[in-house]
Amino acid sequence: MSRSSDLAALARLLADDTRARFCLALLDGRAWTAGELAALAGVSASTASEHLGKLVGGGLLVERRQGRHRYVQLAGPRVAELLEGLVAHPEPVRERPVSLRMSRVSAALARGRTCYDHLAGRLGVAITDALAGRGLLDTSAGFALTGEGVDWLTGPLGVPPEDLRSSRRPLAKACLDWTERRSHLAGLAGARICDRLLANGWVKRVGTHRAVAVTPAGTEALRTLLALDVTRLQ
Amino acid sequence: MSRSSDLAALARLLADDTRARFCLALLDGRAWTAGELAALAGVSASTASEHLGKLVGGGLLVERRQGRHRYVQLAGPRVAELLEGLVAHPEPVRERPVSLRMSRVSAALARGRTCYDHLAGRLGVAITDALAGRGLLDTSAGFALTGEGVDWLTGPLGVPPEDLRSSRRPLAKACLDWTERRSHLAGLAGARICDRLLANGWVKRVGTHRAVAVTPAGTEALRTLLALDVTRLQ
DNA sequence: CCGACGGTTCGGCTCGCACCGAAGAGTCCC
DNA sequence: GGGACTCTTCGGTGCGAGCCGAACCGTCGG
Repeated sequence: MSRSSDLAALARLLADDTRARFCLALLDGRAWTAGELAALAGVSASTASEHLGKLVGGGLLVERRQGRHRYVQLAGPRVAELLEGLVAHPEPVRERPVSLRMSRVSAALARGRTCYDHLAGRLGVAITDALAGRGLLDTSAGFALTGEGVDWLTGPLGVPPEDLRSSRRPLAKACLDWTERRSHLAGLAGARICDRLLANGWVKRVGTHRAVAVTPAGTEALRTLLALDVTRLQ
Repeated sequence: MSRSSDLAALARLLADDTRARFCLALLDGRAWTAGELAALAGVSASTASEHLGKLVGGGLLVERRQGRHRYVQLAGPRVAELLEGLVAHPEPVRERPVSLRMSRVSAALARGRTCYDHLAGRLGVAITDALAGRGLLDTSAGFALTGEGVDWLTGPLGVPPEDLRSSRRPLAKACLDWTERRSHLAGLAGARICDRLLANGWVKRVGTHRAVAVTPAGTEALRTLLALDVTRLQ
């Protein structure tokens, strides 16, 4: 509430092209006069004065009056880091990633099979989280497995290496879990993990639906393999 | 130019209170539907839809259509860090911070620069210090030049005596140096010293602005004239 | 004291944009 | 297929904010 208006107020300081120009110029760490900044940005002295008033008032700049000059400077290294972080923000990709947009047919197919061969729900998310420290990368483009992750699958978990080779299916894929509202691991790796847990009797199906439950043996195995305590999943 | 408009465009995404609310809610890492966010922010579904279009288009969020729902999520951990950095921005302090850490570039400015028409920064202060034993008095009322000091200017430094006569401008004056937090020599004498050093090629301007650097010839000259080793200023 | 200069304040103009409601498209469930 | 639901698109409205020029103030130098 108040935090959101704070965030918006701070962002509003940088949302103007002229003020953004000022701040980028000041990123060199030096102090500039109001007139220099006005000339740089191509605005009148009065406009620059108003902008500087806002930037100083918002804590992004500090000022120092000396004689008839008004020197301004970035308020500190934190502000510089903030600006650099914003400037470094990558351009959004023009075309939408394929995995995010499904055709009608594949959507229907996804609906029927969603989470069918891999684990979902709190258990799926918890396993995904536990894997995040063991070779599963959560990138903005989706999930990816490192060599360490593959070694974990073929080693401790015991997935035959040839089962991880597939002509077309991606190894790791993010699947949005709509009870948890977070992504869980899908793709070939997700399916193989589910295979192993079922085959080892660590997880078994409940009833005719897709619900699964962790067995006592599975609880122990997950604690050993992933330091995951499934009894705390509620 | 293009970087400043990029920065402004990105900041503009967060400059609206409603969009800021969305982003803060999404900071929990989960995926939210458009309707949930609309209700949270207290705006209509149509308004929320437009906002989400901008946030996704700007690369801050990624979306995932599932059925009739539109799930959105922060685009990645980098975006989350960016947001946290912004909300962590401290309220502007009324009084100026005691010391500002400087970037590499501002360090150059701290080393030497001109202030109006005289030298400032570490170089200006060092020259002032060196002159203190050669006819510059540092009194409680400010700086003053003795006859010895005037002789040094017109003799070894080579300032034409008539250039030291001015109807009203004080010969020696103290100017507070904002990087060194000490006074350096200003006034007519300070200006003439700066003139000579520039004219002799002992100091030259760096870039288009006020930063200056001592040349090799200047290093030698200052050692001879003032027993000042400028290589130790850094 | 005067002129030059840097910066500020103020009135007024214009344009962008956040907002809504209504209509429409797509999806789900019965 | 029908009805409920979610989201999107599209006019239309009103407020906020950036911009300028003119007048003004304080400082500097002669």
